[in-house]
Amino acid sequence: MGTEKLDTEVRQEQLAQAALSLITIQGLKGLSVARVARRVGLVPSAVYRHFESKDELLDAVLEMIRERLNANVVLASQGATDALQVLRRLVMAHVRLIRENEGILSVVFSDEVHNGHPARKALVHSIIQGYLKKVAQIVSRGQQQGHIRADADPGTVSVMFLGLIQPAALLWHLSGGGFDVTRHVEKAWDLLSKTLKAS
Amino acid sequence: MGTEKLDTEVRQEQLAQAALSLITIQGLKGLSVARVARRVGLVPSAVYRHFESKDELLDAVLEMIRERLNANVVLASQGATDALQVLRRLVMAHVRLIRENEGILSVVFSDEVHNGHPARKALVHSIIQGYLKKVAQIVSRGQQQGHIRADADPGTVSVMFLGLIQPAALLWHLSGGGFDVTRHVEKAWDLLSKTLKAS
DNA sequence: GGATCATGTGAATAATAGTTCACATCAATG
DNA sequence: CATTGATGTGAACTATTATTCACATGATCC
Repeated sequence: MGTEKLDTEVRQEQLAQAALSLITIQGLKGLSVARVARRVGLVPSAVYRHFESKDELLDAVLEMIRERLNANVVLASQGATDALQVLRRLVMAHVRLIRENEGILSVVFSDEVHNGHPARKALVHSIIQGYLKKVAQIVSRGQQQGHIRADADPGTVSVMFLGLIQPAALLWHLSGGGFDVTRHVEKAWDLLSKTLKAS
Repeated sequence: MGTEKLDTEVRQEQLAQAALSLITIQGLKGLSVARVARRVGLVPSAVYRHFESKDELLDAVLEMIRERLNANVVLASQGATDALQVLRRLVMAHVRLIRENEGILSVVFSDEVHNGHPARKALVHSIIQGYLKKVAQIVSRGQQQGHIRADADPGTVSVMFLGLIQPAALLWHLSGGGFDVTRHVEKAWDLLSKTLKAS
């Protein structure tokens, strides 16, 4: 057939992207090598020219997720003044990211991660840890600036930060889009930031 | 073989319990009819005497989860005085429940729920909605008693309540037990309850 | 104690999916 | 222009698993 031959780096990128899209649409269970292949105009066996196994493909997807999370932190920090403002911007960017890629939650909570190769579990752990660390740093900076109360543990706040979004995303997902994540996160953030504000 | 014959209600209970245990140990992906059967000393085909399908078995597991969540609410409310105290007790009971049954999170976030039969998705939605509603009622009661500030939306607080635990449970899971959920939830609750307390 | 019906068994079935392999093809290299 | 190596193809293989069915068995009711 008239299928173009592309360098393996390009294909890897394509395949990882196609995999994440597929997960977003069909869930991780719907992620099959065959479907991913078809999505980029290839035949199933061709995938194995670019990845050793399906597992390796999934790892590539995880790396994509890490990059997008980190990109959000950079974006939210640009032109930053108040740490609380940065956090607010970040929480909203996070909501957008999750909404546009429901697959992320599917992967993070999946069996493939929690009961698959220990290495993959460790990878996801490091991704989330890395993200939380950056959030905690923002909190620390806010404390040094005097915008955030000093007796709040940055680590605890960073986990609470995730907690603003996670259950809301779950409800949004379960309700088929009926739950208003943005509205919830705004209200929840208002409440939380009241506590965080230095008095 | 010398396998005892038991009434279908007993078997259903046994099988659902065995299924939840299996999910806790191996994840939802590791839940096969064969394994569940072996766990109660039966042969795979025998399961179909008590459940129409694997799907129906999963639904039975979900009902178990609902009952345990509701039991926690009753327990935490017993001998209640301050609503904030009730919520604190409930959050701790919830942590214990999740820690002892990691399978609950596996199921709630699974593809089988999110991309399976719409009816199952609706069931999970109703379970969580029901739980949140009860939490919100506790908050409302606290506002009437004057223990909780009046300008906090009970619905928002109930979702935040879940948010205290969910990401912590995820980290605990990912770290293989290294993350101290109880400690985090205590600190996070302290922070949140400062905001909630009526001034 | 014998009939009966729910419960348990073992074998067979069908579908799905990851993976392998022998072969084809195209682009770059010398 | 011929060679070579990377990329793509199609068919086959294997393993897993939910499900069905004909048959066995044991408890219960008359």
